[in-house]
Amino acid sequence: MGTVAKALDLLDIFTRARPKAGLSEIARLAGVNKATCHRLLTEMESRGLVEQLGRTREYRLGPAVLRLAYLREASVPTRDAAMPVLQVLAQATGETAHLSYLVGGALSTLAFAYASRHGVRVTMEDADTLPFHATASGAAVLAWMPEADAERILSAPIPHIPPENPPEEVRARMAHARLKGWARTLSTFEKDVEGTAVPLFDAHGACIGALAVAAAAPRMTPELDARIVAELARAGAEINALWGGQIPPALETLWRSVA
Amino acid sequence: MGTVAKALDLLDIFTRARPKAGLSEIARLAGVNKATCHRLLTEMESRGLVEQLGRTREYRLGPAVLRLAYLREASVPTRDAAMPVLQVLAQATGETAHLSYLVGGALSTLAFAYASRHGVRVTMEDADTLPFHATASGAAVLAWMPEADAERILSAPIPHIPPENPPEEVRARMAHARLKGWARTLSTFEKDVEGTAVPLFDAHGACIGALAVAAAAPRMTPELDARIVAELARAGAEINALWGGQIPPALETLWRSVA
DNA sequence: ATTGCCGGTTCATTATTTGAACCATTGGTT
DNA sequence: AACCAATGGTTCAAATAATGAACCGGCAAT
Repeated sequence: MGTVAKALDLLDIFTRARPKAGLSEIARLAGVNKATCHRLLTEMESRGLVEQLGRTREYRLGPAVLRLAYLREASVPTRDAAMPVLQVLAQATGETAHLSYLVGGALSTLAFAYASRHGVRVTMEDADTLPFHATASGAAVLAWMPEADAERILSAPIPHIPPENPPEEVRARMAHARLKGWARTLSTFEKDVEGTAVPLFDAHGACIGALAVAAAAPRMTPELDARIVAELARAGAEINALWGGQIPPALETLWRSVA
Repeated sequence: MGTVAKALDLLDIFTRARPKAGLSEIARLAGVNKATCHRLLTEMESRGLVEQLGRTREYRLGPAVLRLAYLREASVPTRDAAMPVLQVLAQATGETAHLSYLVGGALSTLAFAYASRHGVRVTMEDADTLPFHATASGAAVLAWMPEADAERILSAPIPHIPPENPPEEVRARMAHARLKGWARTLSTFEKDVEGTAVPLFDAHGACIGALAVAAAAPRMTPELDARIVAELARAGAEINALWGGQIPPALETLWRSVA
């Protein structure tokens, strides 16, 4: 692995739960020598990708990421384009809508929207990257990505092995997703949360993310369930259209049958 | 200069006007060997910082920058916090409000807002990084940053030397900004545009950006001019408060006197 | 067929990265 | 006040990765 990749990996240390970290902490978490870590961080700091806090000398993400995201959205309006659809989806289902994106082999949150209808809602704030094996989004993406890639992800060693999500269960979800056109989980990532997801694609038909609805299981009914699936199929098609994504023909017919 | 910095410099190739570029083009523009450029790009691509288009093999900014910006805004809500203030500023003045941020020695656009009042407005879309020597924002930032840093920027060789903005003129603007608390330009960056700007600071009192109003010169009046200065001082103080910025005492008294 | 440019690759040379050991400083404990 | 265990940061010989001229095959225009 090159030096640049190693430096960029340091950025993965920063999460919602840990927005800033000290030098030693970062080095430890990333498994890098402290001197190396320091050099890489100062080098990224010189370009504004991270910044150092004067008082505690901790590091956090820098202002350059805003500039880059701004440019990216200007040329490829991914988030801004999908946001209205996401909000409509949340309102139409009365539940939490969630959009995730495949970046560097991980599924990371791009945006989410809440419905105003219920006081009890599934909050997504803590999830910045989603585990493939415990979410409907993960299953949807795994099901529609190249078999080899999915296999590699499934067989990769997972830090925290979830006893309630054995590999055969994940594979069953993938099979379901391929058959139905949408993926489903119940109380896997969070207790009492029913997740439903559809895959999203790029212009070449490669799966690049997922659109999901996270619903409170206690208020689930067959009618709401059907509604969620239908709205997801509709919103999924819409976002794919906005992004210029190419939906596999097989999937498109599946979506048409539920919408 | 280290390898990481060199790789990150490649990202500066991408602008609003040039959102994507081919390998040779990037190497040429960045002054890097093509082989080196290719290696750096593929390494950044592996982490999603850039992505390659399948058809033309061109490169553009990748989805990872969205994730990073999302995290940054979650922990340091710079843009989201300032946005409402910016919109109020635009409405109150009837002109275009503009927020820029100092990142890696350059002044880059963070956000802008238009007033709905006039059909003729100053559009900022094309400006992604502002030249220090030709903008009010640049003068404001130069005037309130450490003297040594400002000197280094002023004496740096500028690619396109602007004949209408000689160094002595820029220095005069800086002196004005220090004296008054706000900077002013007229028809320097754009014809018939009057720019007015105030500096913004971080928690340690270091200047990190500028808030500006770009007004159409033809409709300028002494009243509107005074109003812009007053609104800028107010909005500047507000954004500094939201960001936890420390305004130099001398500047604070200046702002109070115009508000 | 020729030319010129493109994206991408090769590999001997070279320069950079690496990391154990080292400071200096800080904050808590005895 | 002495001690300890952290912290952030630095050093420098050894190891490794970056470098770039030259190259390849493909493509489009001439």
